[in-house]
Amino acid sequence: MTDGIAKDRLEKLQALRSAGQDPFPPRVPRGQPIASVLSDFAQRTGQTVTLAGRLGVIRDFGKLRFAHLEDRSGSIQVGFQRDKLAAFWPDRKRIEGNDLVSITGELGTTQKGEPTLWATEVTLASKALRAAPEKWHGLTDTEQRYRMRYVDLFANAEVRQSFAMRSRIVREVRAYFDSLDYLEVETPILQPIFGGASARPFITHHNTLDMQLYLRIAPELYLKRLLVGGMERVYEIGRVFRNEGISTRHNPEVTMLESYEAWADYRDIMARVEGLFAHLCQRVLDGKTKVTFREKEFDLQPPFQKEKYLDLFAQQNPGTDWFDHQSVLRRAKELHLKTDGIEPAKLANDVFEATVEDTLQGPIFVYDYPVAISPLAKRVPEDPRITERFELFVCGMELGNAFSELNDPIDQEQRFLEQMQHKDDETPGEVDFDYVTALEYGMPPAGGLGIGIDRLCMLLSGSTSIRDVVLFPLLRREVAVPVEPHDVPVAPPDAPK
RNA sequence: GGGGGCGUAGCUCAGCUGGUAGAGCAGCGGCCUUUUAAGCCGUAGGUCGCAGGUUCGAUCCCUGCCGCCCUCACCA
Repeated sequence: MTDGIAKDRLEKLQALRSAGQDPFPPRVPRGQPIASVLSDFAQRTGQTVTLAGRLGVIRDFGKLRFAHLEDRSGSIQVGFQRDKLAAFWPDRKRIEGNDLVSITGELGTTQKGEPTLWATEVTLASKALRAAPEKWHGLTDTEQRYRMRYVDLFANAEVRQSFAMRSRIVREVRAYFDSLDYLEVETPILQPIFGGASARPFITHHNTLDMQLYLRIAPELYLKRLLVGGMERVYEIGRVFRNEGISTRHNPEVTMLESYEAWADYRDIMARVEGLFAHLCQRVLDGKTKVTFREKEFDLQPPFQKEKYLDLFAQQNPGTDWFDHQSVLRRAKELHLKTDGIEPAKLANDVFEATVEDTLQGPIFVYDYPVAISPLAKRVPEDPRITERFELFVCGMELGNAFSELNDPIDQEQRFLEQMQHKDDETPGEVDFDYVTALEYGMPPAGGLGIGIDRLCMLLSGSTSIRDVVLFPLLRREVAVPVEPHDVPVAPPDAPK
């Protein structure tokens, strides 16, 4: 806060105070959204209105000044004329670009027809002590944009747009499940046993209980307890935390949708997913079904393509048997995959991911996954090695995962115990026996679904990086720079004590 | 963690073969009542990410470190 611009602005702030004006008044005339006067501007010419927002660069003509005023709905030109602002005119330079203001005036046009609010009353709403980024390029430095998202947002309208879209997506996901009579619920984020997915957790501690807790990696096991409890249709949209690497598709905390529906199976859930995408295209993309993502076009119009996991595996790895460890090992080495200490099923799936995932342009449902990599899914009746599970892929990116939920407590317990045999740091430290107990009370057959909301937002908004759909992505801490305190009185000199 | 790229004024960026830095915008002073990336005249503003090294001399070359981006690995 030591640069020259800040000094100039601080001086203006003090000058305002000395003149008895509050640079941060508790309230100002608020008026109406700017868009509301622009939509039928022709009819409004001559009307007096009040608009409030952030001032852009001021174009100064001496006795006439122009600037744009921007609020959440849009922006409009404001004209300041000395003739109409006699009282304000001497103070005009204390209000400058980037300040927040409320302006009352008459709607009209310029000689070139630009809709303009000709100011008759100007009220400073909040003094900006820092200048806005350059008007033409905005803030482009990626690091600055993430660290100072507040600047990114007001400087770059398209960033506001894309987060507005994220908000609409979440709202419409809710609307979709609400319309199907699902209940939205909230389950614990702090969990004594982490489960429901395969990921390394964040570990924390509760002081009073002196108990180690994990930030959840998935809400799954709690939501299915609700099925046992008779809630039949539930969903949760909430944060999950995975202590993994950070990349364009991975943030340590992401927003997950999980839904569970009793008396449904994975075929029904496929239809739900297709219905959800149709709904989102309708309500978020205004009926458009085509999106551009990573320079390719994808049509989200259901029905989606459907292929069996093992068929895709066989196509890309002819001669390799997913269930034969020796043949998988051979193929994995051919692909230069890490094979040491990798459990056979995991390795076979690594081969799948290495050879198949990039080919999945989609939208495509990959279905019938091996049981060894699907510990919570129900087996298909014809083959105990396979489960009723599918994943949704678009552009090689996994968007969702769903299955007919395993409700056989004995099978579930055995699979948990099996997991304990070849435990890694992504496996829970202990079996969630309470979950098994819940199943023993009887869980209806059900279909469950998980969709990564962040990736869904990436797809629908065409964002290449997850950081462009997360308001405050995690970054390393900056080296702390001691801040010099403002040496400025906070009240005018003659204020009562 | 590997590979590649980047870091220069508040913002966006130049800066040649090594000779201690420049523009536009923003700021400040001035002119201008119809501009809209306004214009014109003047002016101020720098730990060239940080720390070493080489050199008579480093924004530039070398090493290490910090941060960001891309990519690979990792990652339901």
